[in-house]
Amino acid sequence: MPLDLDTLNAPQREAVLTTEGPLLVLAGAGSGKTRVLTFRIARLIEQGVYPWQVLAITFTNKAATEMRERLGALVGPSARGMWVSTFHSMCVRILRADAERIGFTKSFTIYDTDDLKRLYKEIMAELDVDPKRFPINALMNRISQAKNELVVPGDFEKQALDPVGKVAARVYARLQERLRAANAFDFDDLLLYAYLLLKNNPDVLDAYQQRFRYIMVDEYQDTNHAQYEITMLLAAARGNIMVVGDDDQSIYSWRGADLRNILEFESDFPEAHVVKLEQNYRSVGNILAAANAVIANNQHRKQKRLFTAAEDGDKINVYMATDERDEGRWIAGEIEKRRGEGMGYDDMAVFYRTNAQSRMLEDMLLRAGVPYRIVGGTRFFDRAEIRDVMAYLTLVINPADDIAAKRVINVPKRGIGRTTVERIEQFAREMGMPFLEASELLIADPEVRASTRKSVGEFVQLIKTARTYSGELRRVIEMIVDQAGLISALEAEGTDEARGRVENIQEFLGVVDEFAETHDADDADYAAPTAGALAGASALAGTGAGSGSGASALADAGAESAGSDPAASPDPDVEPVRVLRGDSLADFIEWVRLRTDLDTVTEDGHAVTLMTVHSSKGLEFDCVFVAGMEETLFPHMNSVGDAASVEEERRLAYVAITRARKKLFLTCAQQRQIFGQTSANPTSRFVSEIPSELRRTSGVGSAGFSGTGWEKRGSRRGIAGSGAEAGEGRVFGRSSASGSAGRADRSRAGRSGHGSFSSGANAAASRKSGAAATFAVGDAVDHKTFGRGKVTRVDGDTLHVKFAKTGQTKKLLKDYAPIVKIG
DNA sequence: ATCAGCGGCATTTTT
DNA sequence: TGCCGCTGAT
Repeated sequence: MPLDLDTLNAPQREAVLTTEGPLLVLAGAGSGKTRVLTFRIARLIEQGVYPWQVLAITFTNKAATEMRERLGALVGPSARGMWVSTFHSMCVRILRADAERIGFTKSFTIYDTDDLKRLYKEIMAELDVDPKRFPINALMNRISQAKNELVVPGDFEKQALDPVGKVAARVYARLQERLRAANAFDFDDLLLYAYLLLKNNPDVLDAYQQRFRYIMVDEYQDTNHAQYEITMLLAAARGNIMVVGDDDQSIYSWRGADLRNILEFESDFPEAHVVKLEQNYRSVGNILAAANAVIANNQHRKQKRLFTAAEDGDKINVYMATDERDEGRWIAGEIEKRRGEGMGYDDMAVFYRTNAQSRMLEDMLLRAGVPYRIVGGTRFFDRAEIRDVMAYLTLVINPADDIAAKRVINVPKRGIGRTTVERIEQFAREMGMPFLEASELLIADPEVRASTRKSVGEFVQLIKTARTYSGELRRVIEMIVDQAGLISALEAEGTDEARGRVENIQEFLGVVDEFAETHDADDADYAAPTAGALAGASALAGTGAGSGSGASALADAGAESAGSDPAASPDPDVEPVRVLRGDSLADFIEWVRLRTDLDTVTEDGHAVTLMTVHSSKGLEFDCVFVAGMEETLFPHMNSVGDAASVEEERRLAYVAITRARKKLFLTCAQQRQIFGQTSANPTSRFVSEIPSELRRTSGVGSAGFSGTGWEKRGSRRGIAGSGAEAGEGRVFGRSSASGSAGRADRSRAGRSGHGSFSSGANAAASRKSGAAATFAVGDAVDHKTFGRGKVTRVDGDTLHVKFAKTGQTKKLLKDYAPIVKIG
């Protein structure tokens, strides 16, 4: 299938055709950058470049998967063997290939934030660091920052002279020792050590430099220093480096992303070619104009102005709610209206600045019967039961992983208490051996109670036996879970919560299947050639390789031998090694570790998507609601006062606005509860920054306001028009029945096990009941806490419901109780 | 070994 | 206001 470059606009085409040398593509929101990237890669392949010579780096697994799919559609199976991955998974591969060079083994594991925190706690206890004076989060941030800046413990110690810095230096040094002993990396280490590996092993670096003839980095504005240096190393020999990004969409500086990387690309590469993609194909005119107007208030940015050929479309709709309850209810109502106009639920999304805001929105959508799904929040893989399973699996692969061992040695309860664990810990420290190994030796310690020794023995044996399992991955994992007794222990509990956890574990087994299916031989990825393998290849191709710019001998040899059928077979010179195998437990663990729920945002189910603005990056919807457009919330209070932070908040607002294709709704509440305190805040500056002729305001304080139901309370209070006035909020009495009933069971609902992983949609939410729910005697209802019941009597707004489980009849207010009509 | 109760805490989170 | 983690009592 020949590429049709005529479907691209001029700058897009220019970016696709500029394959040699450094290239900076400034791609505005919705300007078709993914299209450019895929076309460019496809063209390279068409020109005879081997897939394995192409390296494309994205920031999310989701983006990587998407790109791989689009490439597959464009060039077919020849995309195979290409490295399209995130920085982190690329680094895992690089480390996996040569782990021994830096004193790790290939079976290393990856610590996530939770594991890491446990490790920090242990270290701080060990070093006698007072967590009151030196908060763990502060230390973690500081050290993470150092790693992202490629500062190793020795250097850190020299430059950290403040009190916190000095403590951090000690913790950092010990942390790296402990991680090494556990044969583990944290997320930052993946970058740091990959960098060090490449930097200190010229032969390894050379192999990659020769291999990756063309390198592309997406979302370049979000790279941190470590990623920058790794990119520079890899690109140094060939010089064919393309970076794509948009400084206006940089929203992760607080995580170490360094905007300078993209702003200074041209000084890094004076000969760089620069292409600006400024035509937006996503949003209607008014939305784009609003976005342009808002972002124009930032001082530090590359000048650019997006334009569109699309019609103006509707005005931006701004709604001023009385409080967050009103806000949620109004959004629910508008969603139903759009629905009535024929728009699908999955074409709509609700964004918010902070996760805490999702509660009320959820509540209101649930009551209105609007199906929704939440992205982010508590991640599936972060659930305790899933982490337990993962810890067992990890331990089987990496017995040195002490955090995993300690996590599950007494899960399920085996009667191994703190005393025993501490004893083992101490023993392990004295002997300088892993916790699991020390556990095994404890069995012979006569000073320990026999029953305890027996329990420990069983635990150790369990892991040992599991190491011998082989066969189908799912069976292996089922065996481990079964032998560990995780499910049977939960079943014995007999509570709803325990049942939910069992469901989650079963769901997890479904994830195993998903992994196995998506990683069979056909989709195999090819590993990096190690220095050794490449040495052979270089020899074959002659020694001209590595001489800087342009095509090298190796690359030419590859291109030639590819001839008429470039991608039919893997390159003869480079031995392909499968990296992620669908039947490998180690590969499965790695896959899970580098995965987030974001990757699981499936298109399934007709549900409105709820997420933070951060999570929304890269997505688009016909209709977007942004809730909580108030000062102190958006921009967040921690950001006001610092110009740079406010600019980042503004970029965040820009991202939110530019997600919308056709309709954009911004809502703010005149007062809202934050941390239990009612407070009133002015409308967000970002709303005012949208020219007034582009927006239409409704709600409290607008002429057109006509509320119904309890929303009228807002107008009755006569606060109309005070939307722009900040000040001390007043606490209004609210019928206590409503306030607490809705809240008390929220927490339970969250982990009731309803939340199915694959759909992500709340089970209750997928049940439909009319937006303005009315109840009649005899209706079947489902209560979040009490379960199913039947309406026995209706007194105005009060329902009498008899619940099946308890047999009790409860009086509930129809507008406030967390109930949904069934059927 | 376990759990209730209390105090401190609380943006955003691609990996 | 609600959650989490630690503490101290059983």
